[in-house]
Formats: sequence, structure tokens, C-alpha cells
Amino acid sequence: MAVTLKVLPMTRERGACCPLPVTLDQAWAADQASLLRAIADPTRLAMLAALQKAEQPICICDFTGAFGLTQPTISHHIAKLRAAGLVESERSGIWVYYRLRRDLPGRVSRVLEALLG
Amino acid sequence: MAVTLKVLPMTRERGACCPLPVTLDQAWAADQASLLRAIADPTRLAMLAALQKAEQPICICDFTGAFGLTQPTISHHIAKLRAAGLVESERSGIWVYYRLRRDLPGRVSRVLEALLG
DNA sequence: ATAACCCATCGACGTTTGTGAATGGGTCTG
DNA sequence: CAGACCCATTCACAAACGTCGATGGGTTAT
Repeated sequence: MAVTLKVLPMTRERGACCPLPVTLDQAWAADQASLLRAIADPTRLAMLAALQKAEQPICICDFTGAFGLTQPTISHHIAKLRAAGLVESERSGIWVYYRLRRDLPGRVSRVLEALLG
Repeated sequence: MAVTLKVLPMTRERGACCPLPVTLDQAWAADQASLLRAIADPTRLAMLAALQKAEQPICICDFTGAFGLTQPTISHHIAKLRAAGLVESERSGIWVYYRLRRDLPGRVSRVLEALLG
């Protein structure tokens, strides 16, 4: 009911597609997609949620125990989060503790906040 | 310069990883990851940005002209966005116009807002 | 020094994903 | 009707991804 949206053209010049009314920032899209691909994985998402909720940093072996995954796999996921600039690490003895980066860019913070609540 | 964080254990019981101090909601992680995978692509991100900025719905052939991609590829990307519940379509003549869904869940809206500004 | 433990990296394998050619259905025009 | 156009689907293929076993470097305990 009510007019859902402006009248769509039933007939317009065939064979001539309209140019998009907005400019496509390709570099922006690539950057955002790169960040999102780093987050778009159940394991890494759960890692981020755990890192955000825990006040203590978490080490790889803790993750390995919590998920049903092997240590190389966990290490691989953490490496992706690190490459995306989402986490930072600190070595203490034989353990390497991870936490969310404290100086995350504003956009990244907003995305994580929207996701992790 | 100041204490960066609480003291990390230099030595703790070896061979016994600490249980995570938070519960891992696996279903939540899978759902969020599924949504994010639908967005984590440069083409689809640009599509979403265009759909958000344009007040007029956009049809497939317009996208095909704007990106350097073929029509099946554009159709494939739009299908992923539709499967994720992000866009809805309306046929008008031989054209199918797409727009962002108007009743997006709150979480999804917040994520998109954080991404697209 | 030796052993035990944690972690990163490499190589390999199966799965998923992005892309385009080809095809068919649907809609308008002549 | 025939032709032209838009779109969705199928198929095929290369690239990227997630996972694990194996290996090596680094650190602590004995």
C-alpha cells in the first residue's frame, strides 16, 4: 500500500544501460572487502568476540583448546587477523598472548562494534 | 610508559591450556560469518554502496555497464546479496530493478551503516 | 645438555568462490 | 508471428581458502 517508490520506467531506450548515479570508488571497495574477508569466518569471528570480552589477553594454546582445531589452523587464523591489523601480540615466556589492537581506525571500530555488540 | 595491561603469566602450568573466559556461541558466529561473506567482496560492496546512495532502484544492466563484468557475473553477485536478505527486486517491463531491503534487521543495518557511512 | 612445550611456517589436499561462455525463459516491438 | 532485448541458470575452470601433518625455531624446566 502507499507508493513504495518512484515510478520505474516500463520502457526506456533499449540497449542503452543507464550510468550509475553514483561514482564507484574501486579502491575503497577493495580495502573494505579485504577487511571484511578477514572477519568473515566463524572461527575468526569467535576469536574476535572472545578477545573483546576477555579482559586478559589470550594465547594460541587457549584458542586451540576452545575450538576443535589444530594449532597450525589457529595460528593461521590469528595470522590473518594480525595481517588485517585487528590484533596485536606480546610474547611472555613460551606463550604468545593476543589482544585486540588498541588503536583501531574508527571505521574498523564501528564495524566491530556493530558485529560484536 | 605506563602499564599496558595486566601482568601476563611468565610461567603457568605447562600442557594445560586455559579455558577461554567466555563462551563461544558457534551458531551466532556461523550466522554472522554467513552475512559477512555476502558483503566481503569488492563488487558486492560497490553494489551496496550504489544501492544505498541512489534514490532510484538500479537494474542489472546498469551494473553490468558500470563494472567491467559480464551480465552472468553481475547476476551471480546480486543473487548472493538477495540470498543474504540484503536486497529485494521488482520487475518492470524487461528490467529487474534492485534496491536495499527496507526491513533489514537491526544488526544488519548497523553493520551496513558502519561500512557505507 | 637434554627434554618438553609453545608457536610459526611450509607443503598438500579438498572445498569454496569469482568469472565467463552458452543456454533458455520472459517481455516488448515491429 | 519473428526478432531483439534483459535476466537467471547451468557448466566449466582458475584462484583463493580452510584444514591438517610435518618441520624447525625459541623458551623453560630438569
